[in-house]
Amino acid sequence: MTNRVRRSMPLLPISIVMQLTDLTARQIRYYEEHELIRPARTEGNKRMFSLNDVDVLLEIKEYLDQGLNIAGIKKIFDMKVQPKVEKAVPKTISDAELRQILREEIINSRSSDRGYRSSDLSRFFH
DNA sequence: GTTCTTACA
DNA sequence: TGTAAGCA
Repeated sequence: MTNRVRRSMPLLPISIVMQLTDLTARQIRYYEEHELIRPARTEGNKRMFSLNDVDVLLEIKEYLDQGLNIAGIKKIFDMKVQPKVEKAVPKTISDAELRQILREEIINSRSSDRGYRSSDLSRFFH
């Protein structure tokens, strides 16, 4: 089983997620309404959250602390799904430049999994 | 007892 | 965002 699958498995009830994130049930449901998370449902219509959902909620909380609103957070999340591709690569690049580009790609792919340094994009959406 | 939806402040 | 009502 891949780690991606593990992180996507709906295992946690809302009560546990509340403790893990310090968010209220009201907030967690609100963010779901705005499609920031997509928790699964049990047969009884109970929400079941994955570790991925928890990570997203923790990130949302960080942006909230920085004064971002839902609209701003949505924009940031959308940008992560569809990263900007305007940086044209020169026909010839040095080894140093190549390493720099690859390093950035690694960092980007990391942050779209989880764990962020949320001090970069947030300042554009205050 | 816990969670869900809806609605109001 | 908090809270309350009425269900499941």
